[in-house]
Amino acid sequence: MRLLTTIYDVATRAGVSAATVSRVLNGSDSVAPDLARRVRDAVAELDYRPNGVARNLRRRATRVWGLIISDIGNPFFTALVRGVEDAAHEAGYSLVLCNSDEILEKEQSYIQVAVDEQMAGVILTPSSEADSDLTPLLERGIPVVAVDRRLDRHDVDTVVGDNVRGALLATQHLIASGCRRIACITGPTKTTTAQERLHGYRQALTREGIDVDEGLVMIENFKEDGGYAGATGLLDLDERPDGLFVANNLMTVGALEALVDRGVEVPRDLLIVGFDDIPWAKLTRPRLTTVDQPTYQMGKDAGTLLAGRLGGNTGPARTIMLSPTLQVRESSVRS
Amino acid sequence: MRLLTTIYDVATRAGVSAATVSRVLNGSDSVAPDLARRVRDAVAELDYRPNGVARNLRRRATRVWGLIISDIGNPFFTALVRGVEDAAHEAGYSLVLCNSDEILEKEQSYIQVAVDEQMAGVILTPSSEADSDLTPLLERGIPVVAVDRRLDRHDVDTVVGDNVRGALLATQHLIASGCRRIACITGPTKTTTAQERLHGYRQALTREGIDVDEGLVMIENFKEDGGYAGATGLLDLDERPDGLFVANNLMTVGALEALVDRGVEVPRDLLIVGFDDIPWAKLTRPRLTTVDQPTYQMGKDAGTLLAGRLGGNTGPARTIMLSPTLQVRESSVRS
DNA sequence: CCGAGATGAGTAATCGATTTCACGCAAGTT
DNA sequence: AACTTGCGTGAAATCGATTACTCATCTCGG
Repeated sequence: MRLLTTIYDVATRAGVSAATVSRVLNGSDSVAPDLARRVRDAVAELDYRPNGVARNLRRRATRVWGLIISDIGNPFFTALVRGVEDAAHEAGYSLVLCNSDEILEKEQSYIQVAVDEQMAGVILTPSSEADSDLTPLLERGIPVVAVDRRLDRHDVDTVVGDNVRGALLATQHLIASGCRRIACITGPTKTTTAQERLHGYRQALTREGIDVDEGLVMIENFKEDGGYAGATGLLDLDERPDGLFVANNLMTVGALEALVDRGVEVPRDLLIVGFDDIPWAKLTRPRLTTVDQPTYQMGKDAGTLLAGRLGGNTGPARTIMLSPTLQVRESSVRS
Repeated sequence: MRLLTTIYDVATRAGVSAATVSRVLNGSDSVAPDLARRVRDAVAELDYRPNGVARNLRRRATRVWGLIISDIGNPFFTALVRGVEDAAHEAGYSLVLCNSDEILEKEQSYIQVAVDEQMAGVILTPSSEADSDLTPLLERGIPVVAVDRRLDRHDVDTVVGDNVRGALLATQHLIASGCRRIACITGPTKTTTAQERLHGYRQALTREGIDVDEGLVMIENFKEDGGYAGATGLLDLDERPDGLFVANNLMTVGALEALVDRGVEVPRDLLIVGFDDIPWAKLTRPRLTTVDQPTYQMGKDAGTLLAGRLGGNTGPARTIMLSPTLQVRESSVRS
């Protein structure tokens, strides 16, 4: 049983060779108008569609991007995926989605899949600044774009938020709101995001002439339970903070839960600013002040960079840094 | 410049034929131990990895699933994607993610891509019960699973939530909480989800001997602005409702915003129950009572069904219906 | 000791499109 | 008229793996 009509069926029907059919379909070489017409008719009559796999084999390239992200369950990445998806669609590529779960091995395994399937390019949020290994891709000339987090080992196109600036804005705002003992909960320092946000926090304090108290800095795991643990630790201090900067969205949720459990009321007892917008921000009480990143735009830009590479751009690696904006809501304003 | 090592390079190095290398790698036919060993050594020495594209062409099948969903930006689908992703990974497939944006044409175009790329199977949330056309897939024997929404035209494996039951639970709960004038905001009736949820709402009222007032039923667009419009319309009625059942998550958010804007306080003035859990439910005020669907499980089950078909199951189409659970929180409890 | 059957491995066909190469024919040059 | 030049077209090679087929060798029963 023959299910698929091939280019030869079309050729036979049009009374030409397969080569001519291919030429008509790809429009590069010139073909006599009447032949082209016959080919097009035959294509229409047979409802012919080229076999993408065969084409990929011959062309030694696919029209697919691999997108390897840490966790599709984290809403932060959702908008990012959306941005990449749109850019891919515009440039005529499809997207293969892969979840690394922040696990280096899974990341590596997906990188191998990308190589095996000869994907056109890869966009990833590196699970580790130092250890993520892109060699298999780069040595085969597959372009890579890092997004959200930087990479140490490889010099590739990168799209990140201005984390230092975001943290600076957040902390300055807390100071302006009257806080003097400001704590910070940040993530594992092996990620550039955690490092940079901590740096911005320190910078703000220094600029305003406030001593950095290292006891007020909590390094946690970037997840909900990390935020909970961090906030709990801070509340156990002899001298509690009066302001809190939390360096990512999930940790902010955890921290707020800890505050509720301990009966600490925001913003009465403590002002708080989070990082990355959370969905339904309008519905939370207190409404959260956050440092919003243009997440969708980050994805879109990453996609555009990749499309540029695939379009032949061989210039030096480029880093795009997007500015975050501070969304002041209730949680950081004294009532 | 030769970038890729092929099966012939391995064969040469091991002193055997390409066929033997293939046999060793695929493990089906038996090969003499010493040859197998030499092949494996050569593979290791050359760091050989088979070209997936060539393999796909020859096998006339890929190890890829297409997942066509309405909107990756809607958090409802995020957990679903996650479930599918896990099932795919377990069964040894990768996932190509496609956003249809609820647009039929985009959906059709992605279906064609799935055919062209000879994807192994497709999972989709049909953009329309009546109009989504799976013919191109089915006539080529590509198995399809519908998830979240049913399909009219084709008899395929399906995974849905028990929408009638969910709506019934929600409405009964409102009645039990003392409401007598209960309104409903639901989505476009061309989707099965909207229909069924409306049905469950009516069923609950009838069972409890309450007349259904069609003026209290708002048909909106399943998005935030739809919820806002619906709630506004209800508040403009001469006789306002004292209970509200909203048939999806985004609309619930919109409705709540309308209530805030109109100064209607929940749960003092109005009790409300939403459909589908929303992230950060713990942080919203009032905490929302919702009908939670096991979204992750829906995705996982859909993936398992697809894997089953690919494993050779040729039985009749199966529909899996998952029960939702009512999460009672503050918004539906009189204070 | 011979022939049937099993086994293992190589040769070559195959998947379906793209692309190189060569050929035939028409137009342009001297 | 002979000779290049160029264009359009088809035949065949190619991409890299899988697999049907073939053949040589080995085993075992009669």
